[in-house]
Amino acid sequence: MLNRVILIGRLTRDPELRYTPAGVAVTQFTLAVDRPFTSGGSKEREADFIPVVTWRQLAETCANYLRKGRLAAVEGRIQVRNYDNNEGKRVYVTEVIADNVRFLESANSGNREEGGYSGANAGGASGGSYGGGGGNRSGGSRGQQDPFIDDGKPIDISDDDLPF
Amino acid sequence: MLNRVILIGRLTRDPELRYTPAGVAVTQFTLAVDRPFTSGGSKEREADFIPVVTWRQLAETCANYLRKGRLAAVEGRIQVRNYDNNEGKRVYVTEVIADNVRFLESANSGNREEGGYSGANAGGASGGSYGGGGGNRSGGSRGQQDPFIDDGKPIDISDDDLPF
Amino acid sequence: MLNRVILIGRLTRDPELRYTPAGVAVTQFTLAVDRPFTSGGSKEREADFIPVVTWRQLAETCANYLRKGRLAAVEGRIQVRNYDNNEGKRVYVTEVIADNVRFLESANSGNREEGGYSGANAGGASGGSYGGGGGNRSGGSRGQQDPFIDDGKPIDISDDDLPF
Amino acid sequence: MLNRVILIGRLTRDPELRYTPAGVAVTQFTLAVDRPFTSGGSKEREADFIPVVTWRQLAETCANYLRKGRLAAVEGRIQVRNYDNNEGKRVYVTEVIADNVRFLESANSGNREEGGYSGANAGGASGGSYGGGGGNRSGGSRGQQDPFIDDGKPIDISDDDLPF
DNA sequence: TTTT
DNA sequence: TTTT
Repeated sequence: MLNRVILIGRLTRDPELRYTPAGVAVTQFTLAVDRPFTSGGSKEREADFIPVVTWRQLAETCANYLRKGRLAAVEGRIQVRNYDNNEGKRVYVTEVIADNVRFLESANSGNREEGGYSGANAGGASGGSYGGGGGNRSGGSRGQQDPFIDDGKPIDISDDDLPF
Repeated sequence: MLNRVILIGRLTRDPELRYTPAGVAVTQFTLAVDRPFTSGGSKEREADFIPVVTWRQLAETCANYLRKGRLAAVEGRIQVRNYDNNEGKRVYVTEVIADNVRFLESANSGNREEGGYSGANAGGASGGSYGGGGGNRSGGSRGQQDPFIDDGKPIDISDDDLPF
Repeated sequence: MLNRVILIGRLTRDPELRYTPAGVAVTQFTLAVDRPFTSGGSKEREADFIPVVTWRQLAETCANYLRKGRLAAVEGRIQVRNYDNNEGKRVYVTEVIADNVRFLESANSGNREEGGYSGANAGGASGGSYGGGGGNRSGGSRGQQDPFIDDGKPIDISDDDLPF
Repeated sequence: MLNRVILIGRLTRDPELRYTPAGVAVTQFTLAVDRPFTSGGSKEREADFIPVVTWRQLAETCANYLRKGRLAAVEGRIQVRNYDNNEGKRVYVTEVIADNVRFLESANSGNREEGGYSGANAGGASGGSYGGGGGNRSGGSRGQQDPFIDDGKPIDISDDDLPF
């Protein structure tokens, strides 16, 4: 195995910080990563929108310092999880689990004296995975929702699913 | 923008080679990439299954030399495309568009004199994109299928969608 | 083979643009890449200084847009070349041959409306190598200098050494 | 800062395991990484020889399982250290500090049932640095040797130089 | 010889 | 000083 991703792009929205029932911080955001050029000329779809997930301390830091529109570098690994939606259909979700995020613009962006370049690291964790894989986690029989779809309730993730 | 992925894993099946209406070769396969350790002990889901797409010459080479179970290294970029399924719902598909594939085992694997390590490169192309983004491509009104779902017909991809 | 490097850091000086005898552009600069933390507390040496080389169009673009202190992302491969110095001793030089450079700050840095994020690509070339390997190239008998040491003369690189 | 390297290549010799005075394991080896093609035809120099350093548990594992000629994937970061040689001249050494090594061939290579693909990870450490940088460390006045030049004695590295 |  |  080897699974390494490096992205530079801009956040499409403010990051979303949530907590697992056991209090583990999880932050999600989406990076818009411009494509090389799109040659042809068809102006549509010139970026990839890539969902990023961070855990624990890194999640807190990202929630504190990243905002919509900011430029960030992300290092991590691709993870594919799946869940059964409410029609009983299996849905696959691909995300980048980040263990290193660099903030390439400061809050008062453009003011170079005041920063413009800082970063945060997953302290020794080489990324995270939050289970997925239906059976083991969903004791019940109902179709399972994506635990990350925001319904106002805390995330439905057992702490056994956090492999760190 | 910067979007770089490197994976090492094994093919879950033989690669599938197809052609666009204009005769451009496209090969798809899925890599099973083992996760670091899965610590806890829960034996389930210890790999990520990551779809890979290659184009043109690299597609032909992959179709010729890769087989189910083989170990390969893949270098490329993440691409997220989407299409509307036949219920009119937008479906997102994440794939790695490879521009460099290394075959880490030869056909008669284990026989080191006869190979065991060869590779193929996208000759100058930095990956490929095959459109997606429903509306512009599908003149019609019917819900659009994933062009890669194999229905026996050639792939429904306009050559204008190939950005190289 | 697989050889991939991604760096983010600041230029320690303005980039240096030169030309081979045949007129191929080569630009060099050094990136100061801060290390993770340097834990202990010993304040000294908290960055790696990594030499970067770009060729052709990318070389021109880097020379035009990069300046001392600017933040840049570099993608490329490690290359080790060697030459015999004037005492007849072999010297090894390790550089990153870049095929993709992103400018993470615009000229009037911090003013996001005016830029702040642009990039340049090696058009199809996967980097370059400029020979090295003293003896074979230098017909003469004198100890050979590093062709990149600036002596006011054009670079001593045969065009046969440019593998693209 | 961001500093990431991924290499696949073959060991040019058996790895060398040594210990710092405080008993920290360090293993070094060189990877021969074949270059893309060398187009022109000039057969000389078709690989880069890249020094790799691993620390602690990963060092032990590499020393145990890697051998000359084996294929390995290495993930880490570039580090540039320097020391003053015995003529008082500063020498720069560039190495890849690995935090992840994958063994792409088993001992009895080619026999897939018996392995062929295993790996090892730096447990939470994001690489290591072993100081260098003369002055601060060497209280004395004599020109300082590269601590890795094998002279039969244990490595001359203070444990304060290990940032983990 | 180094950048913020 | 280099590997297949």
